[in-house]
Amino acid sequence: MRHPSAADTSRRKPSRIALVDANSFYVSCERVFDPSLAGVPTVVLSNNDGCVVARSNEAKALGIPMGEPWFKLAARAKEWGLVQRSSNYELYGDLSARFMELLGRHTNALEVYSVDEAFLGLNGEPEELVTEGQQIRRTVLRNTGLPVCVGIAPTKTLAKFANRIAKQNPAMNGVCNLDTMPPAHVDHIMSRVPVTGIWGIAGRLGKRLNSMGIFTIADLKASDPVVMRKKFSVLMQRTILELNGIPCIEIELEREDKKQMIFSRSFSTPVTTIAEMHQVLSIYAQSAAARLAKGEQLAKVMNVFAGTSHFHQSASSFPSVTVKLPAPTADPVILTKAAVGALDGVLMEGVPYARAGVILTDLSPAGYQPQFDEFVSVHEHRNIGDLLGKVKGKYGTASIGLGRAGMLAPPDWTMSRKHSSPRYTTEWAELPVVKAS
DNA sequence: ACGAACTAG
DNA sequence: TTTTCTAGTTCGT
Repeated sequence: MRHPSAADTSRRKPSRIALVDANSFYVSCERVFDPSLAGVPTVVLSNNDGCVVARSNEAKALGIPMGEPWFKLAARAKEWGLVQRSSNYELYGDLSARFMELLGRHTNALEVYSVDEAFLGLNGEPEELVTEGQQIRRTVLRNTGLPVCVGIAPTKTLAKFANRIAKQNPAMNGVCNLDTMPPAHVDHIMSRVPVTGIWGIAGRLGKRLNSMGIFTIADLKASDPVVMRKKFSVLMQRTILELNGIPCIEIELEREDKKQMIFSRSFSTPVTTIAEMHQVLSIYAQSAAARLAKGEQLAKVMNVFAGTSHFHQSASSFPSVTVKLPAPTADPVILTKAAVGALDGVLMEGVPYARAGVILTDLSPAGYQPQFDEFVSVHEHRNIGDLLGKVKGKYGTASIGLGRAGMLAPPDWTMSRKHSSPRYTTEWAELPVVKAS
């Protein structure tokens, strides 16, 4: 089932880079299993159904901005025919993995850049690569139901730009290879797109560039990379060189180990008691520990934070404490104890906390400990049981549980998702049902 | 060295 | 009444 071009990329460094990006990824995932959403203005909401994190093209056309809180849209949703879905990250993660697996069949140089996009190293003549881009689109659409666009160019920065062109011009059928476009035409487009439209340039850098008379991508491309390196940084120099077709940013095949791990959530309803905050932090620390273990990493430093809503000035409070752990660890009991202890005496009874989180830093690989494995686990199990009892005694039986064992019923601050689609692909009980008539 | 701000998706 | 999450980098002190 390998595509012929896969053989090409194994020999030498690929000469071209494709950026494959799913269109309105979360909305498209929802549409895969609910075709009635096709053509309907649809948004996907953040945790707690707070604000818009993904918009269909129809929703964008209604002028709905990214990040808009749902409560501002709810009143007009009916007249617009606007439909909302809660975010269903299990579904999106599963479709993402299938999507990436399909892309891997087209290249030996795949960089999974985010949940909905990837860079592929490719070789071939310009028109062949357009054909390959179309094949990628067809394969992904047929096997996952996801619509994607493909941008092809000599550098990552230009591939991103090409993808943008493909997305914005339906006539291109979702594929844009910069090499097949007349250079004057590319320059013309670049002279009309603000410099913040390029990868890595946002508000702050944009303002500084504007003040130097650099307003468009074309302006930046024409600037002197050496001078700009001195005024900004080597990253700016690389961006300029990449805009000129000189590759500076390599495809990263191996995911490097994470340097920090954050587990943070907003509450559906404020948490006002210290006892409940202890319960929150216990659960968050265990989630963090589980993730750490999954990545086979240990943490040396923990930061624990809580915060009130930014939208209520009264009684605003953002406590944050960093503690050094006695030794690098992924042990859920040690991490739970540390998380609860860190904010001990810092949290205030009666303050309406809106969110909390645990940040683990100074991460290191877990490594092996083969020789005394049995002794270590026996010892650790004893320790866990011991501490588990202590924590439960102090904070109640629901305050801690390995797995979900300790939770009798979800507390009322847990995330609310009122409009979630089923976990079609990851729960047997929620498999989609197809009827033939 | 550290926390705040910025960037990206 | 209602406003994401994660991971990285850069900047200011």
